[in-house]
Order: sequence, then C-alpha cells, then structure tokens
Amino acid sequence: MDAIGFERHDHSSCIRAGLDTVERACTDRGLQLTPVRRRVLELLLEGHRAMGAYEILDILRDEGMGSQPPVAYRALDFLVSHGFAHKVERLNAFVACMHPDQNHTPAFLICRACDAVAEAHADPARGFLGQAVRDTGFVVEQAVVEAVGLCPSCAAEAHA
Amino acid sequence: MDAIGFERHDHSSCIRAGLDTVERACTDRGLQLTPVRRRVLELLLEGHRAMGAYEILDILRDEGMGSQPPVAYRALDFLVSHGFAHKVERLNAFVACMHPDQNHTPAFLICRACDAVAEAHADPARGFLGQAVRDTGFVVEQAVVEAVGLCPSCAAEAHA
DNA sequence: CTGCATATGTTATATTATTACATGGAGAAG
DNA sequence: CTTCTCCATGTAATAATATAACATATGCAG
Repeated sequence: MDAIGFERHDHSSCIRAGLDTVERACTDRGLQLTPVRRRVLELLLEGHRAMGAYEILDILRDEGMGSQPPVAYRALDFLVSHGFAHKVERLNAFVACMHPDQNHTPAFLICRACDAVAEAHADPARGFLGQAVRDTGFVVEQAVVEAVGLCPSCAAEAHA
Repeated sequence: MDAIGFERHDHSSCIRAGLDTVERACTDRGLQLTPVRRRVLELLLEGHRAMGAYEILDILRDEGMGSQPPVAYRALDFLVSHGFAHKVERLNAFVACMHPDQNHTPAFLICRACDAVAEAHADPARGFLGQAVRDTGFVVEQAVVEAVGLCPSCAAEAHA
C-alpha cells in the first residue's frame, strides 16, 4: 500500500510517467488514446487534483478540442472505465490514477479544507471489508473508499 | 460488524425500531424531529433502499408537505448530518441508517443489477485504511466504503 | 412585547450528466 | 477501389441533481 498526493515530488516527471504508462497500456490492450483522451489525462495529471468535468471542458473548449459536455464526459468515461482515472463521487470530480497498471481498490483522502485529494489503495484481499460482507453473499466487483478529513498541511494550520 | 439489507426480516418492525431509535436520539440530543424530517426518515425506512431526493420530494408533494427541492434536501441534510441516514454518493441517493446510535464507517454494498443497497460497517480502528494512510499524516474524520457488485439473489440468477 | 434562533415556504438558478442524432475516419470484406 | 462497419467525435437539446437567496412562520428567552 502506498499513497501519492501530499508529499512533494518531481511533478513534470510524474506527468510524463503517467502518460507513458497509459500509452503503453493502450498499445498493449488495443485501446485508442486519441488526442482528446490524451489531453484530458494530461490535464488531470497536471492538475494533480480532482477536477470537474466542466472545468476540463472549459479548457478543451479554449484549446479548440470540443465544446459540448459529451466531449469531456466521453473522454473521462474512457479513462475511468479502463482504470486510468477515477471518479471521486464525493466531489463529482475526476483524478488521474496513480497506479493505472495494477488492479486495486482506490482509497481517496479528501481534504475538506483545501480539496486536495490523495490516492492510496486498499487491498480487498486483506479484507478491509471484513467478514460480514462475505457473510452476506454479496459479490464485490469493485469498491472505493472515500475518506474526508484534513491533509497534513491543513491539519498543521488548524493546530496553529 | 454486521450487515443488514439482503436477508429477509420483519420489515414493519424494523421501520418502527428505526423511528424509535431516532426519536430517542433526538430527544437526548435536543434535536427537533419535525413532521417533514420524520416523514422523510420513514420513507427511507419503508423503501429500505437508496432513494433520490426528487423521488422523496414527489411523495412529499403528493402528501402536501412541500413541493420544492429545498424541502427534501433540508430534511435529508438533517438526517445525514446527524447520522440518521447516509448519502450513497455513487447513486446520488439516500438510505436510512441501520445503526444510527453508534459511530461507524458505513460500507455500502450496491447491487448493480437490482440497485438494492445493504449497509455493513467497517471498523476504522481495525485499520481498514491501512498503514499508508497513517503514514501520510492525513487526519481522517469520516470515511465511507462503496462497493458495487451483485447481491445474493442477482448473483444466483447470473449463475443460472 | 421584542429579539433571537430555528424551521419552513418559494422563486430562481447553478451544477452535473445524459439522450439522441449527425458526421467523419480507418480498416476489413468484397 | 468501394462499401460496410466500427469506433470516435461534433452538436443540440434536455434531464437530473443541488443550492442560493430571500420571505414567512413559530417557539422561546429576556
């Protein structure tokens, strides 16, 4: 388990790495990473935060890449459905996935003060859902954890 | 940990029990369980599933209890903010809480075939978020787990 | 009675998301 | 080379979800 999002890091290299990983995954799986899809992913990686569909659409429009909601939603659906991005339901917003090449149950840490979002991941096999779920007979296909609280820097300020 | 939602049970008694519990909690905490709030809770308990705000509003309107969105949203906000109901973000819908008197991290099991929702709960103390989260220094105030899959009866059908 | 806090009623609007249908391009089948 | 089909895109219209802002009650404390 690891978490990326709050600690400092070389941002431009993480954007490149993210794009590279997804490009490779698309080639491997025969998926088309079209210009719009690629640009949307890049925006999410650059933003390094949860972005709304309309926020993305505004940028696409400015860049002449389409101006109607479905353009953004379709690109986002593509990214989400192939695991290259996630939707943070709590915020109705989207984030690039930080480990697009592994199967995982994302856990989002959402700062209620600054809206930063970090992605950790929980291992379903380690039973974070517990015995009770298995007892119900429910077949879990996909799960997300969304936690709201304070990121380290906002928590520090709150103490001040 | 337990889960309520898929197994058969005495429905009318669970509605009564839910209302009773919340009534007591309101008395204890000096909260007003007004007619609208009470009726909305009752609808959620009766429905025993995730219901949309506008679905609830339609019923309230038919019953002459207010016809504009804020009426429903305010009642739902009251219930959610005091832990008597939860919002299932994935569905933009609300469910009555099955254990309104305990602090808990709800885990929703959402059937993608029939939309039934069961509420289990995960124990944050048992570390379902894992060490990584503690390592980030993020202060979790509240968390939910939303799992999508197949409920027992839909899973049985799928096998058939 | 006055003032305050809380809840409700109502209008309008903001935000998020989808439906439906037309257009275009790339590769396979003929 | 053409036609067909699949997939992606463009666009208009609208649906579904949610909130802002302001007016009106109602209960209770001073």
